[in-house]
Amino acid sequence: MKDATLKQIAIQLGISITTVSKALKNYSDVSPKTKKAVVDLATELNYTPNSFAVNLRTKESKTIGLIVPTVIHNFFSNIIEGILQEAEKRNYMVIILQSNEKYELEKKQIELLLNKRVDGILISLSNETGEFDHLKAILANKTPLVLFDKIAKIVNCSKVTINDRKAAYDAVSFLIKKGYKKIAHFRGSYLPQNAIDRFLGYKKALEDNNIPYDASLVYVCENNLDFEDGYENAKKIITEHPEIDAIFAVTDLVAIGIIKYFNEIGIAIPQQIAIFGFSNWFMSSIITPKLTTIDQPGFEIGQKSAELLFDEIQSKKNNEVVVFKTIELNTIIIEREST
Amino acid sequence: MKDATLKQIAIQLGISITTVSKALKNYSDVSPKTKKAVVDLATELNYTPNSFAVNLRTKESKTIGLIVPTVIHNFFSNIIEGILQEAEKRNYMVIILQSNEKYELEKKQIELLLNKRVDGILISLSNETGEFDHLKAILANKTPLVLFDKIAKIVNCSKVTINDRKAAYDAVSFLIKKGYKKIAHFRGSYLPQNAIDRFLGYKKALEDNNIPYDASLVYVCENNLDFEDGYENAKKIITEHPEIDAIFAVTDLVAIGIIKYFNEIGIAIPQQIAIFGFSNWFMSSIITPKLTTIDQPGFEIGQKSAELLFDEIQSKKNNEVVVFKTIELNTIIIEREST
DNA sequence: TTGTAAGCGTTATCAT
DNA sequence: ATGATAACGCTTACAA
Repeated sequence: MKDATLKQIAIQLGISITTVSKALKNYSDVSPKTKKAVVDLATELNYTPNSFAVNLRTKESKTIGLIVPTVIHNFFSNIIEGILQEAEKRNYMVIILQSNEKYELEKKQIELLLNKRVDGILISLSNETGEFDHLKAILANKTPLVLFDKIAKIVNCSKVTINDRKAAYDAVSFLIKKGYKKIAHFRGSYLPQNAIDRFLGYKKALEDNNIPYDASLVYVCENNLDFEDGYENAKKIITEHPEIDAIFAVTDLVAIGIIKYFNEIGIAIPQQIAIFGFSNWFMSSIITPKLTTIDQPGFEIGQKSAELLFDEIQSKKNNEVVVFKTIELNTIIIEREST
Repeated sequence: MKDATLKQIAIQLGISITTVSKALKNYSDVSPKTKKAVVDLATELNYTPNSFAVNLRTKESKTIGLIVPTVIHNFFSNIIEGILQEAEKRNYMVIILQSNEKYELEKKQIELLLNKRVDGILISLSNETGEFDHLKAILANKTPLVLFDKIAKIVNCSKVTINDRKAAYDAVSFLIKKGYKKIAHFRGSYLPQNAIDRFLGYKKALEDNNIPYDASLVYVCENNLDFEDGYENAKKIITEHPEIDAIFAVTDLVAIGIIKYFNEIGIAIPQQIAIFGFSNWFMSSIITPKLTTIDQPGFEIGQKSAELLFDEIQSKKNNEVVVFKTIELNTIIIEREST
């Protein structure tokens, strides 16, 4: 048996399609009797509206698109969960795409989503992304857009982030207050903005505490902020700068690489060198020693981003003016054993 | 400016909609001249077919649905990546839903996906799922379905799994060969099948090696196979059965909980007690000591599942008979420091 | 080679 | 309270 349609119901009941449609949508101008008949038959036939037809008529897909650099990282998984939860509440579905940190892919995926006519798009930019015409295309297309985590300040849309600069500033200030004086930084490369902001926060904290900034204590992680990055750079810094007493890592993964190496060669953490991470991955609470880090509220970022997007979708539908908002979520220091 | 349509192009060029449609789809019966004119204008107007209309006509959504218990676990993230990769290749999009290990949610989400008329569905069942009528509804609806990882043997569709029983058997045999004799097992609860299979593999390996099975050495993890499960059960077993010399854990997370506790109280791994995990999470390679485990090929599971699903979608389209396949992927032992 | 017309399943307007 | 009709944008027999 094929899917039931309004037409079928109408024919079987000897009434018009219009009436059937109205009855099912609880319009006031349908007699209780026919309404009941329609509803009964509909449930009997297991009728569900053909979403393709509904989409075509209403020009809505009840679907949003989400592009993330990678789904594997704990942080993004948390974000995804936040987004899915909000979508679920509103009976929206989420199409997820992974840009693999590639600008070209990101661009192509945006096109696909626009062709698919999703009702809105959520993106955390790839590390490669330095041009934003593809984002402007979304805006030009009047499709609501919210950027989160890795954003482009220049693009005129709603955004959800943390204050990376302040968080880094807090982290380094924390180390200084604890008495560490020679603080190195393992930073991310020159895109995305986050890495820069964290670096700037590091630098500012030093300056504000009258510790001269020493560029040779800053190591760049080139491998995608990997475990390896931390491990290799730790190896390097320990011969080049044995005098350091703390390292602020751009990411927990990097920090864990450092810890791993120091554990192997018997450097005591934090007695000889303290380690400070960033993100509060699950893993950071179970490594030995447990990692002090910045809690980056992934789930909440996802939630808020989705909320903003759905608000915007709603406003657009109501022909209201859309005001773009930028939400900056708070981060807190999770002090554990490594500092 | 609104979206360009075939009609617009037709009007502007003074030709029929049909011809425009054909021209854009490279039909043979359109003169090169008009074809060129159409294509030129289409690109100029930035024409893209309205997918809603195409969906309605072709009854295809070029979208598949994916339901996983959780996206946060490394294993599922890998699977998702495998699926997304295959979908990308075929220009398909993937709607991802999370059942949160709840049967009711899983059921509801299936309904949503069917209403959305996705072209196919991929599911890894929730731990709660013990009834399968909702899956049969998918089949009844003639929507291609592939189950992976946590499957229902009873349901008549394609499946992708590993052989949990054999993998566990191999793990425990490996421990026995290494000379361990008092081997405990921290098992999952009574659903899903995986936990049972791993337990059965454990038991069989003991029996085949003439080690009497001792039910009191089997601890059940109730907390969702969490880190906590390992930690707490480790605490228990060490007072109840100090004589054990190895533990086979149902999951890396559980194993890591055990390691954590033993590290804290100073039990040497593997000298006093060996630990064997399951899944080869990223984390297991960086914990100290590094965890010996079973590599469960998540990415490949995702890939294969998607392949099977797309094959089935294709067959259905061509009105070919669909043959259900069951793929069992190989697992290997990753020997590290904990055994 | 080009065009006409029907239809996919809804929704919305306007009569009756 | 009910229905006829058009429209959403596309595909596809079938004519011309």
